[in-house]
Amino acid sequence: MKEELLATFSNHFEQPLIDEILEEGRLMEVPAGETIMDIGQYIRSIPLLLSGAIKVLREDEEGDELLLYYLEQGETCSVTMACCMGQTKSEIRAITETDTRLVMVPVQKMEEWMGKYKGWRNYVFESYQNRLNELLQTVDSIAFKNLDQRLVDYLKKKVEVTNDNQIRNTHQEIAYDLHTSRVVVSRLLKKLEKMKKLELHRNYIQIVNL
Amino acid sequence: MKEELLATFSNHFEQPLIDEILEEGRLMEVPAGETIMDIGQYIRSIPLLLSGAIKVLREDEEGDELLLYYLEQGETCSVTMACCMGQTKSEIRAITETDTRLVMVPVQKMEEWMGKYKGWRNYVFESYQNRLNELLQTVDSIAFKNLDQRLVDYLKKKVEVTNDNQIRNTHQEIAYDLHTSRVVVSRLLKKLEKMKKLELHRNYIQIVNL
DNA sequence: AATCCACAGTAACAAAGGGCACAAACTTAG
DNA sequence: CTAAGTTTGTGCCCTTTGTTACTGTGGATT
Repeated sequence: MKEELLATFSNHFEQPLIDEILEEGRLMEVPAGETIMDIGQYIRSIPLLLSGAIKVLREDEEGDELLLYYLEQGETCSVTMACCMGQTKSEIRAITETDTRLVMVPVQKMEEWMGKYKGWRNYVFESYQNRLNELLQTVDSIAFKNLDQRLVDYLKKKVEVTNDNQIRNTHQEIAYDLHTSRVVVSRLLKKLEKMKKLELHRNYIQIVNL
Repeated sequence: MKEELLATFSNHFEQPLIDEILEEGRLMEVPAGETIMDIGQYIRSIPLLLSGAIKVLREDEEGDELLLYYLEQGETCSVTMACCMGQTKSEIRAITETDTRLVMVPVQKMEEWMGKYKGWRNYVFESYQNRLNELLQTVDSIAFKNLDQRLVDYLKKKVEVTNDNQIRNTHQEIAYDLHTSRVVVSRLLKKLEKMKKLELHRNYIQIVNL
């Protein structure tokens, strides 16, 4: 864990801070597909990602979902932080996209470090900025783009995050992430296949050239 | 200006910080409808709102707009802050919705105060949180709601922000904010009028009971 | 082999929203 | 007053997306 922490965060964090994280943080290994945070939960610690990827999504009253963005190595979830600081319930759900290693830091420590370590403070602010920008991208995407383009973007991002040219999801799962219906996804995927951008198989999609 | 500052921010800021703001900040009075920040600009100072309201919007490559949220008394623009800190160009446009009084604080001071004043740090932090939450609302709105509902929400918010039951905008202007077309707005407004929720007049809309 | 089931393909239809065209009402400049 | 411009109302049609229903297929189970 120490080497991983250093490799991932040593450009951000000063040595004493790394030591404290080692002491106070709890290492977790989570397999793909687990919900590590859910809407309505109170949050007592925040995650620092060592490896893997986490998808963050939003849900409305009717249970409709929408993928907001992915968290990757070295990142943390600012929306969660915001909940911690504000003592409010989580506004989002977080699900591991791949097998993931992360360090959970208790929220009290996190606040303490804000005053104590410049590196931490900068990291936290940078995270907020990254999240704000990702959210702006998400808004752009749903406001300005049509489903065709959103689907292509989604597939591209998925390939990047999982580091795998085969997307091992059903059309239904993709539909949930994009907040649309299975039929529509099937239709658009078929169109992309006809354009030779991908090949459809049972339970996975072979990306050729998006 | 001093009284206004105290009235608006004294619950957040310690006295020495208020003094510094008075010394370093530049008071601005901006009439309604002015663009005080635009996409692609570099930003050297950030605004603290004393009174009035500012609308923050996003634009895509084709020039299509979308209202993100309003800033009101006591608030500041975190997206702008993020740009300052990251030394990047502004991602958004900000237009005064009403006549507005604000204090512009140079970005260097802002960074200095981050280490120096706990109150400032908390304020900045809180602002990020508020903006994140507003953006989540915006995402919800465009992802999960249909135009009818979005229009109603828009009108309600407008009444709240301008503190005026008459909305003095053309249908075209509303269409820009909601990223739709004038014809569609006219149609939906007519529907709301038939439901006795408002009265349509030339150049303004009388809100009755949304 | 027979059955079941999850997944995907597809047609047909419905609904929401956008675009165009034109008319009517009102405002402003000359 | 007249002409020109702005704002709004409305009919018609199109595209995109969503919905329903049915089919086929391959894999798993027994």
